[in-house]
Amino acid sequence: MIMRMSNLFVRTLREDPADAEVPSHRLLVRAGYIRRAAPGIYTWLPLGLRVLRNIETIVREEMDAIGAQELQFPALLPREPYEASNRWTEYGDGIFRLQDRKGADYLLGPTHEELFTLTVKDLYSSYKDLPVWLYQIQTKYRDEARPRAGLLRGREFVMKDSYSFDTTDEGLERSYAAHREAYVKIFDRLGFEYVIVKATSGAMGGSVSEEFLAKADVGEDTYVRCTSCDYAANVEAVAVPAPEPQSYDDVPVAHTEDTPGTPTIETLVDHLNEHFPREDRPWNAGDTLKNVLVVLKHPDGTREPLAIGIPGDREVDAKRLEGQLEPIEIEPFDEAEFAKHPALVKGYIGPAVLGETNESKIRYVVDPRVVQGTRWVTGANAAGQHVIDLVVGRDFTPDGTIEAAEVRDGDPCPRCSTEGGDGTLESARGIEMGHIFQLGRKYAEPLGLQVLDENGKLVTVTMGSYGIGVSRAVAAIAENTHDDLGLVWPREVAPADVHLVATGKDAAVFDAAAKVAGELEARGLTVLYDDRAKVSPGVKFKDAELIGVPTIAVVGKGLTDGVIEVKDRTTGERQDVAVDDVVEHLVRVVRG
RNA sequence: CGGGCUGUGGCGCAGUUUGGUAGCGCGCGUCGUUCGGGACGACGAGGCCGCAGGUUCAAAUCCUGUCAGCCCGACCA
Repeated sequence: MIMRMSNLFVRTLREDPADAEVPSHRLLVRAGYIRRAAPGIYTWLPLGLRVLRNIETIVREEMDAIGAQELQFPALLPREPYEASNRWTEYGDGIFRLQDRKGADYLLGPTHEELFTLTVKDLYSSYKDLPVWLYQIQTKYRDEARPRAGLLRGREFVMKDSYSFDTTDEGLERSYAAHREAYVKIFDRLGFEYVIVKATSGAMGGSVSEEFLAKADVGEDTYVRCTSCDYAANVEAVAVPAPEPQSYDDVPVAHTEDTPGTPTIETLVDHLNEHFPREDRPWNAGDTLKNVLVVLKHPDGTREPLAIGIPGDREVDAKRLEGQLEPIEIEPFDEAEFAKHPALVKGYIGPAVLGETNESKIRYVVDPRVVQGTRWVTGANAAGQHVIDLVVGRDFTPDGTIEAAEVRDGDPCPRCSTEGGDGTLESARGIEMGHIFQLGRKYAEPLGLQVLDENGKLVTVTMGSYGIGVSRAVAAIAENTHDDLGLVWPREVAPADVHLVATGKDAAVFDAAAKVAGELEARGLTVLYDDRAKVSPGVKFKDAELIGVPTIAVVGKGLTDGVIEVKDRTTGERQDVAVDDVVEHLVRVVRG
């Protein structure tokens, strides 16, 4: 196929669009791949659509290769299935809702677990039919609170979602493993840097879950990896290694002390070092137990307070906290809440009043580091007073533990450290490109997806769910591979195999270029041919670099010497190739 | 939902403080020159200045309201 720049539906922009901040968004608009149609909604221009289709092809090939079957659900969906799974309400403002002329409720599909589940239920009823793996590549709609960064977070986006259906847990694990392998192949072919991390399963429910993150500074996800072993996890999913319970035989009895004017950790530590110096070492923030209050808002609208105890040298990480509690939302504990709970003395809250059986009746959960036998300085529930040598298990017992404290670079690795290793964590940012998880029976149960097993007994099917952000991948790849001059596509996703540029006004040049283009097409390559007359070479070179086809061939002044210049967009290397050899040369370059 | 910024031809912006004929660059059209790193000249097309109301002889500019967009924080592929 040949696309001619003289009539290709594209207009490159010399300047950056004002509303684009991140490189992928800026470049995709500037190079004429996409146009904004509405907030978070984009038009795919011919070049952009080709990249999107190439990615879809890779996804499709690898899904088909493991034996998954493609189907397609409508994007416009009736309310009922989502009512059955409770997501009509749980999804809240996140879904686009509409009504037909009769006033019946519909929605634009944000995700399709319900439809997959119900359709399998509709057609299958025996264990002999399972396992079955189904997928679709489809446009999804979510009314995001804040669309941003072009294609990276849109309200309309293309997603590949697949589901596995098994009768047994072992079957689910096999299905999961097969999808994981397919994903590795897909992301390898897509040609950008990614990392597989342990994840929380979020709103989708289920247990085992991993994310495929594209490495990118503009990413919205933070993940950590170990400096020595291969542990990697989304920060939300990091499980802090809890220390062994400690002996507290030689810890003095807890004693309450006056600590006037110490409502913050910093002022408290200073006061302790001045008035209650330790013999072995100075007090530091990690010796204190900070008690933070939040309000939990359940999906049904009910609210309850929660107290979280963490070492004083750390902050509560709201994302991590929400990750543990989904779909519950977190709200701040404001002055009005304090007024409702007179037992709480702001700045001096301590475990004595916290917990379901104590005065405040507020559930009290602590960081895993706050284990049996550890000693702490913490609030005494009276202004200007703290308790020293308060021991967990002796002086108070929390209602449970929670992963809510921030994870910091240099923290011990949860995997190595349990095996005596000394690995530490370091963090980086990524874009969530794929998410695979073992859903279990979260949807099959309420929707009644059951089959007869070999004993003629009804069993509930167990499901896996596997997503890839296809349109997001366009942006993530652009983000990962661009340079100062423009986009640089990996070969398999590029909108063309060769960008052929004819420079000057000499008819012989255009004739030669047209011939090369025709021969490349005959060899099965896709050629983006810049045949524009009266356009200066500089403009054509700039456009070629901006558009980012990996191989650029220039027919121009070298033609009199019988050569055509072949440039590698990634490395910038250029090489003169004899006109007679150029087609063969380019075919070799493209086919690798 | 909270905070900040911005709405002026297709794109990027000036003009708003101090009301008085709506401007610049890019892009677009025609003609001519140019042709290996975003060429040049001449002529031209293209604008309810986000929207509504108000003040005024007169509003892009002042006042009130409203809508929208972008960015930063809480949600997701």
